[in-house]
Amino acid sequence: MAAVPPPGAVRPGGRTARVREAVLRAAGDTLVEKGFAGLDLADIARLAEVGKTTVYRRWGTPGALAADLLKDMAETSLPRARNGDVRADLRDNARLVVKTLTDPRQGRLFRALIAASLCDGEAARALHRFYAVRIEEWAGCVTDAIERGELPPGTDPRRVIAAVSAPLYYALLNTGEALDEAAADRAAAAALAAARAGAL
Amino acid sequence: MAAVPPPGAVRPGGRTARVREAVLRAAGDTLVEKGFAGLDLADIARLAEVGKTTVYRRWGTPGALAADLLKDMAETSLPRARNGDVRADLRDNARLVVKTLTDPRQGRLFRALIAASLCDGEAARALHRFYAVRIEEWAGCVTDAIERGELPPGTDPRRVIAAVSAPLYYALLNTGEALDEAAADRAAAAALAAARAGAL
DNA sequence: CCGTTAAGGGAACTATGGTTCCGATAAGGG
DNA sequence: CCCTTATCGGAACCATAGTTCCCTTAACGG
Repeated sequence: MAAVPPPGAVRPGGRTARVREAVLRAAGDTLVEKGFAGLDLADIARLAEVGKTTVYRRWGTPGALAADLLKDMAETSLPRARNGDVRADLRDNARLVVKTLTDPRQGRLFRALIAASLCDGEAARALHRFYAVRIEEWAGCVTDAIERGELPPGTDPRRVIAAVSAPLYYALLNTGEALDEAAADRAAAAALAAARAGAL
Repeated sequence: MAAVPPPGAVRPGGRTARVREAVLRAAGDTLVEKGFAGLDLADIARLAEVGKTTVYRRWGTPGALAADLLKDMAETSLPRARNGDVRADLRDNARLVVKTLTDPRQGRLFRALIAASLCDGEAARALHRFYAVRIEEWAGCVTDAIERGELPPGTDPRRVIAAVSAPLYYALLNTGEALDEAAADRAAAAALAAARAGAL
């Protein structure tokens, strides 16, 4: 069976690249403004000033488009803190998450992408990969802390980082509770306490 | 301004009630099978064997339909545990959440409803209310524990219950990590440790 | 029971998301 | 610099979600 390459893979430069860029920008803007339910491919084509056919051929569905956007986002990771102190590192991480989720653009974008991941398998895989990358970056804080003797050996670094974010996302998605700096500091403190007790 | 009652509110009995029941069942089935993106009102009407006009008139959008389903679900709350021991109570809660989220039907339904809440404001309010009700029911475990001296006074009961669920939903939605009994017990242990340390 | 009228539903209509076809353009190897 | 062909994109087309109109049915107050 001759493997048929997906459109855009053989000659990815020049015009093809420009089209992708324009489409991803339009998709991001639309997700921010109208959420995942408002992500219409015909609309995207108009907004990106690109042929409707092209968008349907290269992406096909809103879910695949969201997945591509996530792949793009996963490549730009922000560097972790290095305070030499877990408490401070975890607090910085929690505050960064809150800052991201409460930012008018980023917050809406993240929610829309989570919605996408719940509607489309490919988007789900891309989202999980995105968080895996983000968590991996910050896991270093915990690894260092274990080496410094601040946390018990055997602690799972990624689990600790996930424990910081978890209550913040739970507030965002499930309860609709407000996200502020106090919530961030509480999340960091709770994760730290759990880790110190050897529960993670 | 004469307050115009929403359709179905003046004569909610008999046929009207039967239609709502059939439509909500069809909506649930569809959400389980196809997710929120597949929730099409014309489809629902066919499946529920109800006039298409009726569905559009009474619910209007997929989001509103999901919201109505959530309101219906919020009314049936499952009773909390009463082991006389927080550790056991929180563990039972965590295991119940995992059991729900990994159940083929319930798990898909919950994910679809969260997706709905991210696409529609009304559904979002209904979902937040749903979780408020669920958390309130189990908060009693923590209140009792504080009275028994198992947890420090000043601990926020709802926050503790939320802390149990948070990492489980984070695994479900963000990382895609597997949810099993070990994950449940870990979540309960972490929340307990954080609460004991006075972080919640 | 009856009468009022809220609610349901069939059918025709409209708007638009998504597909198909095919010619135009330009990426990238030689 | 040229040639092959991957990719783009305009235009016509199709399917169907959502709307509108209006008649039928039955809830429920008296």
